[in-house]
Amino acid sequence: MVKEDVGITVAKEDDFSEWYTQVVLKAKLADYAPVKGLIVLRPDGYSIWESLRSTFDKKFAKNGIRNGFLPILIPESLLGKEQKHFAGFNPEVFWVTHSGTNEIGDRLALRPTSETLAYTLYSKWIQSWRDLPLKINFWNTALRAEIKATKPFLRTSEFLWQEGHTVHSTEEEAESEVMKILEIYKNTVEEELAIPVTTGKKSEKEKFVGAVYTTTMESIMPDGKALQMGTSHFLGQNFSKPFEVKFADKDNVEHFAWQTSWGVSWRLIGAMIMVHGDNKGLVLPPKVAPIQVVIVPIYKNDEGKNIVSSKVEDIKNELELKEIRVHVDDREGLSPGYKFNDWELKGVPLRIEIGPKDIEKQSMIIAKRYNLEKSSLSFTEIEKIPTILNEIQIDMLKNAKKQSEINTINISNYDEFKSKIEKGGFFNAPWCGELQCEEKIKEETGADIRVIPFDCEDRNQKCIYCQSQSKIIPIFARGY
RNA sequence: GGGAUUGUAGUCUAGCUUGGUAUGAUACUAGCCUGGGGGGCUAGUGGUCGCAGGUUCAAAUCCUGCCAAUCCCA
Repeated sequence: MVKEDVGITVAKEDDFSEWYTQVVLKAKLADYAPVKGLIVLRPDGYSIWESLRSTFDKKFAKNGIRNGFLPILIPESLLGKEQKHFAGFNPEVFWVTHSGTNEIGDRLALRPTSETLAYTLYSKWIQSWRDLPLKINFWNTALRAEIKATKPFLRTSEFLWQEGHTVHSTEEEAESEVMKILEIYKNTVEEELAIPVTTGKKSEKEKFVGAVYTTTMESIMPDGKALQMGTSHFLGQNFSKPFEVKFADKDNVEHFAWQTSWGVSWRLIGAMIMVHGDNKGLVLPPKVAPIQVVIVPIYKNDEGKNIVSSKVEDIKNELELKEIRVHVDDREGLSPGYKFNDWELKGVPLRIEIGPKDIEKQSMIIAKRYNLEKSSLSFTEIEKIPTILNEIQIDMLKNAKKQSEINTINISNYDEFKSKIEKGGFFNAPWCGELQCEEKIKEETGADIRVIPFDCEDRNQKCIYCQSQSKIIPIFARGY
């Protein structure tokens, strides 16, 4: 067989978009569904999502958040209750208009997000300050019609996510919740997926429709485009008023509650693929890898097979005792070389090769996926493998940070900005704070304000567009 | 929203201009030989040619509509 036809057939640096799609399909993370814009998750892809979910669940639980479940259909009358919110989502809502052959009077939306539904229920559940804070998270899917430019994990009409909805008696407490969640998001993405993120606020133009303000975390992808990795919104009383989420305070005076909502989606998986993958395929951070260590036994005949297999079994058991997810590739009739390439395509972080030569030397070959380095490890050093996996995890984040720093540029000259934006990257550029400049920049360069980092006030510079006094230095970039 | 390209076995593909029931590779199954970076030989299995209409004695091929994918522009 021609080597080039089996694995990934384009280079990441030559055709990023095609490379990405091939990795998703060939590493068997996902496949296309028969309906436009929808994908199917295969076990390796879903396993990564489950891993993230379990990490988030632990962190949410520590923060007093519990899980619930909401139905997928929302009547139009409810969805339209907060006007701005509704207008923002309306173009991408799927509607259920019939039950069987009968037309439904109040059409039903397939949830684009659940604020309106959740808060209708919340208003029933909350009467007193004793009922607060109310903090519930929902693992479900959201549906938003994507007519064009669909991409597995990044832009699909239905996506897996979690949406958290909390209610508080004071503004301060709600705002602090927004920040706590953003912090959980940031450290989970950095520690589990080894992707560095920049946190801050969205501009007025880019914030969640219906929110007072939106906090966000953004990452830079290898093609220079920015990807929104998760958002945490302060809703103020924008929803509690129309939905009458009210409580009687200690002094028995009725108040509208203060609310937050926040979410991350399987987009995070897309980011992980883009940031870490290479020309051999997927590269998984050990913490989320369905298989962390794969063992490829090598032998020539039955005698060799027996000797090698029993050692392989020992090592497998030892690693499993250390809670490592290990798999032995004992498929017959495939050459070791084929198996090496196959597991590299699937991104398994560490591979162990054991053959007769290794048995003789009482050692094995270990190969790290992320840098393709091979080395020898004595049988007596097996207990080092968990440490090696941790080091890989840390190195992957370090490398990703380096990449991200290289692509972050301070800039104050608009012409220079216009030419450099073509190659992509994060641009720290001074801004006067006026919507007009933001819109002009978007129009002329395709870049928008991705995130306004915390503590980025600076009044000593000139707006990159209009040259008037700057207020802040946001990050501009072209986005997904 | 506008435009372009594409759809044939699990995958890639020939055939389409000039209509006659589909080519090759790979994968898969069985057996033997192999085995430290995508092995070899032999024999097999697998297709309503994206879907629906139309033209025709006859459609993968020509026409229309739809579905899906990819890319470019807004």
